[in-house]
Amino acid sequence: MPESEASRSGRATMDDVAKLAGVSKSTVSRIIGRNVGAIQISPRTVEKVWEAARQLDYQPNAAARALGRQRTDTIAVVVPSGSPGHHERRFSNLKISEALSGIDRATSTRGYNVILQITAGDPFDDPRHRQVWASGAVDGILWCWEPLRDVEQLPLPVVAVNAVAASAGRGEIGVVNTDDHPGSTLALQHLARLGHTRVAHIAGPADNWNATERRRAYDDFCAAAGWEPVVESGDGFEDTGISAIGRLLSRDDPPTAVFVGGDRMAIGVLAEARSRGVRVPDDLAVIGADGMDFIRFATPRLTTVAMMMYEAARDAANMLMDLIEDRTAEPQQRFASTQLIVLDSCGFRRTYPEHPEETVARNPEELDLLHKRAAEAHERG
Amino acid sequence: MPESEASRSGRATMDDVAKLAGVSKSTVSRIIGRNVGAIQISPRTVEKVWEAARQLDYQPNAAARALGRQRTDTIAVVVPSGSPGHHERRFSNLKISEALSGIDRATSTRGYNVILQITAGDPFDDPRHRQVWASGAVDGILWCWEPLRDVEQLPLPVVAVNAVAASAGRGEIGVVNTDDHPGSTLALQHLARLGHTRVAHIAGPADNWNATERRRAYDDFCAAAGWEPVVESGDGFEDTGISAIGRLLSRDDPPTAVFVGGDRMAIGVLAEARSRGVRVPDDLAVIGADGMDFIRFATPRLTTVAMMMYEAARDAANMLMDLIEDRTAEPQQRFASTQLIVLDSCGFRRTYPEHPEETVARNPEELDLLHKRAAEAHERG
DNA sequence: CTGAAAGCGCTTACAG
DNA sequence: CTGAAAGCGCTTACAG
Repeated sequence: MPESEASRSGRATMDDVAKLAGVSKSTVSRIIGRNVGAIQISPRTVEKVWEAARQLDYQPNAAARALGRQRTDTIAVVVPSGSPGHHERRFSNLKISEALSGIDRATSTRGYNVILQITAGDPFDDPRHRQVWASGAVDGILWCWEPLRDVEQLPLPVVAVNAVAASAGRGEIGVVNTDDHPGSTLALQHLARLGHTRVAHIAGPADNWNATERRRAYDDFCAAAGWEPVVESGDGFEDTGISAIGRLLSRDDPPTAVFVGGDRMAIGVLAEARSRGVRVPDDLAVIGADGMDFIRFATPRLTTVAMMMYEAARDAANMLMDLIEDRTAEPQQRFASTQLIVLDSCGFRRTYPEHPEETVARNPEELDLLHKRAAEAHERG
Repeated sequence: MPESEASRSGRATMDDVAKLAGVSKSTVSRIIGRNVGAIQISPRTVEKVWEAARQLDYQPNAAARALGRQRTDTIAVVVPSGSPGHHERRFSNLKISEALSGIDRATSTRGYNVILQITAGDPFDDPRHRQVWASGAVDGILWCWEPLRDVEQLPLPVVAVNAVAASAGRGEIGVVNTDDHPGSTLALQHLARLGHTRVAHIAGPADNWNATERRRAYDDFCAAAGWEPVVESGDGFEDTGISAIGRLLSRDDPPTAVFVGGDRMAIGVLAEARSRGVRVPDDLAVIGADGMDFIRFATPRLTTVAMMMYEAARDAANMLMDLIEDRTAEPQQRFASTQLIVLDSCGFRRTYPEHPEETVARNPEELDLLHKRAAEAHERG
């Protein structure tokens, strides 16, 4: 073994590998780093170099590589932290875990690392985040849930996930949003199929992409179906679900069903209905939106429109890496799919008790099929 | 402005700043980078340099800085991904979000970045993770939930959070675990106070630190209180909670209370009790462990021992940064606190209806006080 | 208090 | 197919 093997840091360097293999640093770089000019190298040399690298347990230094290539194979992922109050220590949006899994799936497949940037408030207000973006520490930014302000000024490719609609498509940035409008329509069709005509809506915060799309779908559906729109507003959390359903149930003509623009508010609705002696789904059908894990822990289990954040985030990450690797690629605007998860809070299974435990419908056709099959089974049984 | 301002990457470099300020690169480095020898610099020079940096919107290059300092101010955070089956797309342990928040709190305060490494299975099996550890891309590793195998061989400081007990304290690594034993004892004392003597336990997986500590606490408490220990086992998820409570309720002498070693299993217990017509808390008191967000969405709201993962993870991150900044510092073994969250599934509030909505007890003294005050209020009312 | 110079460990035109 | 050399943009002893 060459004497210089263990350099100051205790780890082998590319020079050590070159000496042991009897070749130049350039050659080692071409082989190990899969770098420029690596196409034509004699098999013998390749062999020798890998053998030397193995012997020395060589690992290329990330900083030196980044400095030489002007690339880090790392992206920044900006996600919101918890909201104020007693939630401050948790992610406010439980779908973030799902998004992170999707991002990890995409990045780990393509050999990228992820720097996690959790932000309370405006990400631009955090000098440390700006430093990461401007220091060359990352090759691109995945911008999750945050409003899009100024992102297009950044000297890096940016792709946004579930960003506020108003700003989408302004600059040269990609956007992947969940498709809440058609998803919500599916939910409303489900209620219509079950015979409801007095359906209210509890809307989430107006500055949120998902919430506004859900409300828009409700308004559109009412107009098309000839329903009278009845909307109460909430902030996305349990308490406002409780107060909103309270107001709805106190009306002279209380709704027979409610489409709640968020699963956490729907949990509040279930609790308040229970404490008022209103039976769900018998007296009131409740359908949520989000697709949080805990819908299956609610009583009754909550039927909901699930946003496929895993897919959305995975696709967004892939788009970002495409932009990084090919600067001529066009940023795109895409939508991730949604699906209706049919559980117990709308009475579908009461009508069709033979139906399997949990079923999903991803589009009007599947919903159609679902209701047809259930009806057939009902007649047979 | 100097002609070289916009170097190839379009961004100002340290050289540009030096020229504009009329000083040497060394000086700029000492001032901007807060580097060696920065103590004695004339105020005028400092002023000039910052002004030039501001004018050029200068941001030091991260890779170059890392290469020069042999430090990245970045840590790797290793967390488990979802388990197999339909949970594969989510973090299996919802406490991970809480841990990430705690880590972010500590690292962002001290100017560190976080590289997120989500792993399915053994982190050592992922060559990309090993590469991050060995390439100098990070200064240390925060090892969350994973078994500790081989971590001490890594050439970096490592701190583990809620790692399996067996391996803890072997090498030169720090460990911060949640203090499940005393926490669980608190839960059992709560049940004892409420008059229960036939208390069963549903244990989580034996290869999990939290689960084994909870079971140990149960065994110890039974021995001390003279209770007959009755243990059923589960895997931590809802289904096994359902089957375990089924077996317990089918006994000739069914328990009047059950300490469930995990909130998700406890949800299964609540569901199964309901479907069997067993009223909670009247016929059966149920107490969970973990402190998941969704305990407040359950019916009845689940009383539980919450593990303070935010604190645990924050402390662990701080310990790791201490080790990085002072290689002579000793890795330590610490515990993060737990607290009993008293909600509705044990009947405490049925006995003492005047009591506030949600209360916590962090230690035996507080639990004592809780019960005493509740009793007094009860007598007065 | 400040500067010139070597060094960190790679990558990549440019020759050959 | 391979090597010598310049360059990436910082940091830091070493002089002065």
